[in-house]
Amino acid sequence: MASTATLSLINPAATSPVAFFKALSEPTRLLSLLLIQSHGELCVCELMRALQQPQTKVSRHLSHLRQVGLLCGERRGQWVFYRLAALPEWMQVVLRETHAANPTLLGPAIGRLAASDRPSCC
Amino acid sequence: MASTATLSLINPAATSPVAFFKALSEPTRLLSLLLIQSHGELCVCELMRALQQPQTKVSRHLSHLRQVGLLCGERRGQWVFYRLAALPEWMQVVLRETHAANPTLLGPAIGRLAASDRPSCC
DNA sequence: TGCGTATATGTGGATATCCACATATCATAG
DNA sequence: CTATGATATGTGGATATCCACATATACGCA
Repeated sequence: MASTATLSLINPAATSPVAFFKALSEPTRLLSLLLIQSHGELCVCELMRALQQPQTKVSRHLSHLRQVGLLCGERRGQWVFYRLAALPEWMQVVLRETHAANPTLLGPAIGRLAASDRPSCC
Repeated sequence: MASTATLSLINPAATSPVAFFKALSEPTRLLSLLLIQSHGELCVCELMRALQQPQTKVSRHLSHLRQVGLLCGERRGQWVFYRLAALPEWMQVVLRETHAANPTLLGPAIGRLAASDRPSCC
């Protein structure tokens, strides 16, 4: 217990700007990142519902984001929860600005997240 | 004269966040944008020298950036000068943050720009 | 009109990306 | 141990991206 220590706090994403932007250049990935940033933590099934995308698609894009160092996932029982890795300030700024300036981008997804029956799942 | 009026001041880039990030996800395009942002205006041959990339490559990527609404080019005599289009604030913030947080990205290119014999060309 | 420089575009091929479908892994309940 | 739900991964094919090479266009000048 108390071992929920997250590695990754050291050595923030060594991701290059180009790789970072490439990660943001696909709708499922961008929306996943923004949703996770604004909710702190989300599991795959929540993202599936929020984005209305098939499981393999969501999972694969999350894998990609983890490999690039933007997300880290933690298995908790049956579920895997994803949250932002320790990103350099400027990357966080980019995500926040994108979110703030494009409310309609996330609107529907956030609505579906809120509307989802939490107790029924994760 | 005094007709240098730039269209594009109205209706800032209708570019979606995803398209914007896709534009930034390629080295030549990202560096071109950042260089142009920090220099106000650059012609193709200056970018070629700064980035040390072949003409057709630079030109094609600039075309792409213009079609996506991020750049506008103005022919002036023999040369075509590119500058940033009227971008929404958040896009400008993204570019500035990227530049500020990644000095080594642009360093060499800026050096080559400064070192280039201006009078000999554009 | 003809030349040289600057820039743009057509094209084919190599490679990367994305998706859907099938299947594997992992955890938990019975 | 078996079944079920959650998540991950293998795979082939459709499509997109990027490049190099050749070629076209535009401009200025003799």
